[in-house]
Amino acid sequence: MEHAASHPWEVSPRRAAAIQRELAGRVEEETPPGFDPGVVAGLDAAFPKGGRECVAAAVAWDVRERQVLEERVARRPLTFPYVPGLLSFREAPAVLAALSELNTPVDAVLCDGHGRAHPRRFGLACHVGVLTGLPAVGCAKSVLIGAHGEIDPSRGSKAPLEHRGERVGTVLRTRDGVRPVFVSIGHRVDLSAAEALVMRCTIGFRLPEPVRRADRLVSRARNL
DNA sequence: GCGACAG
DNA sequence: ATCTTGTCGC
Repeated sequence: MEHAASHPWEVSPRRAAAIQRELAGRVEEETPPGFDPGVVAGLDAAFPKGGRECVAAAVAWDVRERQVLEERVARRPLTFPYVPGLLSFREAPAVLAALSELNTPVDAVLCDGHGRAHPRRFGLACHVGVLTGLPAVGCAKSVLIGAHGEIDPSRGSKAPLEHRGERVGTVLRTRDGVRPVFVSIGHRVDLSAAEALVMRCTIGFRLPEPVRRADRLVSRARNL
């Protein structure tokens, strides 16, 4: 086994950015041969008032049967402030804990946030992917960096998300007439596979079901 | 210097 | 993300 990626979480914003630049080189943008995820873990986090902890949820979703297989919630103390571009240092500890508590083997993870569509090309989805070694996809609800053209109002319409001359993701309409989501590579998937996974997991709402379920679960757990 | 800024 | 009531639209 190679050097397992591991690093401290209680660091300065400056150090955190340095860690991201180092780990960005470990992101793999190739899809494994025969990649066809049957079980996807949706991940999300929330913050109980008081600002002392982060609550995260991991929901194992059966893509073909369209049903929840398992749900887990984990809590971790907040040790990092919210700084655009450094979101993973705030949420990843709890998110990784919830994910590790799933007994159901997952083929990929779907994160509520960006992957490569990040200033240092290492958003939350990349961080979770590199540290777990699992294929990971970023699905954010708004832009962090980059620009894009307009897209048709029908489900499936899409446009490239570009930043500094690079293709960093795809703006994807998951529902007719509803604001699009921003998909990007997290780890071990190419952009096409990332887009396909988001579409396959999106049923009747804007967000892919695994993430939507994790969102709902974590919101409920937040007030307890 | 000004504006933007995942969750 | 979180704080919050009613309200416009399908």
